[in-house]
Amino acid sequence: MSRAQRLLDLIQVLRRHRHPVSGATLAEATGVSLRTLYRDIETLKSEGASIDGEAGVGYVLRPGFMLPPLMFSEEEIEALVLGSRWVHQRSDRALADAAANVLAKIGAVLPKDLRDALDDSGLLIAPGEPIAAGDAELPKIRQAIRNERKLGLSYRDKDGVASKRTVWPFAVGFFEKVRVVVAWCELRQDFRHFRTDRIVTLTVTDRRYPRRRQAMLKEWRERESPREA
Amino acid sequence: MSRAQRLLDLIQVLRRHRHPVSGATLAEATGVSLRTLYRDIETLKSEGASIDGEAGVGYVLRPGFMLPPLMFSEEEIEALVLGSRWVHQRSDRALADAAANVLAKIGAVLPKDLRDALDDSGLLIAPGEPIAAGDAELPKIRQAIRNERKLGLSYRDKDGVASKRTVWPFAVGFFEKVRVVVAWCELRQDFRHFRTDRIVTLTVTDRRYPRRRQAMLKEWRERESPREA
DNA sequence: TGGCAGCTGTCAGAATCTGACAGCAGAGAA
DNA sequence: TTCTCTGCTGTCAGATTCTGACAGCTGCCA
Repeated sequence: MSRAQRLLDLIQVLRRHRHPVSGATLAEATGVSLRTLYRDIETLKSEGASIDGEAGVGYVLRPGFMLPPLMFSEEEIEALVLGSRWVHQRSDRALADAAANVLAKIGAVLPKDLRDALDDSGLLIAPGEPIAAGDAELPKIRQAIRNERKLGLSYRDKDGVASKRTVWPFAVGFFEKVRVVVAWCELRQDFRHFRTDRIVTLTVTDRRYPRRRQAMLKEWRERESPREA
Repeated sequence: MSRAQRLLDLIQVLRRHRHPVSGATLAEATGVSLRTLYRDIETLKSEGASIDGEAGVGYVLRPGFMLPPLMFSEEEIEALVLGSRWVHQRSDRALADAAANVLAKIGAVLPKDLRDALDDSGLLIAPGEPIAAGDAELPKIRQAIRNERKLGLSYRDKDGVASKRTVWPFAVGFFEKVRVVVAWCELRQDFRHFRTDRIVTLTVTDRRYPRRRQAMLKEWRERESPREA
């Protein structure tokens, strides 16, 4: 196996473990000596992988992906840039920054002329109507979805009626002017959606909800669109 | 210099030449023997680079970028996926396909669990209002922009008045419901924008326009927004 | 204090990469 | 046709890099 392949493997092994893994374990998993493993970790770090090592504990990979060398066509790059620009312009602050980072990271590894081509791709996202609220909540909601945590909501529906819910969020829908959290509602015992601009308060709990979000997403997709709140 | 670095260099050298380059030239540019160059080309091809070689002619790299190994955080991946989905849903067919390809390419190099994570990222683009026409024209327009070619338009403005123009297109603006070509209009001797749904006929000429599109974009940005047609 | 685990230096042997040389194949020019 | 250019492949010895073994350091925690 080539060294490059082994390094990629190492990333995957690290990814499978949420808890710290000792170098010895990793060395065995990738079939090399401990000394070589340390060298591999060093190489990955120098390539930008965020691996934390602590004496007496082990290694942890900060969540994320490592992509091997990849070739994109001109059109694919245009799609990538246009998409990132849309996110940059039409999403909440944290995601917008992430989108900018993606372009910056890609730009950083390209020679100057290609970096310019990224900036100058003639596809522009026009400023749209402002998006109704939710900028502060969205990162929290995304985090809750990623970690499958229950969410406490106090909500005001379209008629102004207030209610308190505990919901299991598994998706966010981006509409032109509003964003909608799709979740299982414990109160209604059914799927419901919640416009972020009608959320009055929101708390991410540390209680995990009992289903896989992928499964809920799948089930939800197979049904008719749920009603609001 | 490491081999990986040299391979990346080779891509850049190839990129700088629009016309075929002989292996001997490339070998000299990267500082290796011809035999090693052939090996390098082989490696790049096996990594997915689209390099065409023809006996008696030389090598050409099909337009596109090669990205070295790159690490993205969880949030950056979410931004990437969301952006690609937006393009997939709200752009013309060709770009939509390119966006799908981007996700497929990234997915292809990831282990299955990560591929699922791509599909299941809980961020969804809601279907919006249909976009006014222009699906057939957009790929042609983008091509004209990339190659800096003059465009022949027959256009009907908002009052229904028809006209024929020759324009120098350098950008496309994506609004919620319409798309707008931004160009220098030979008739008006000024910047003008044209809604794609009001374009009656369109021809991409093979005549190159005399300015750099980056420069025009820059100049246009520094001005007030131009009027329609 | 001892044990664990990350981390570094060194060196010889294993594995890989490289250049030189030889030769074939296809395309276009003379 | 024949010649030339250039892509492409095989082989092999020498250069380069990678690897494992060993020794030893540091910081943390029981």
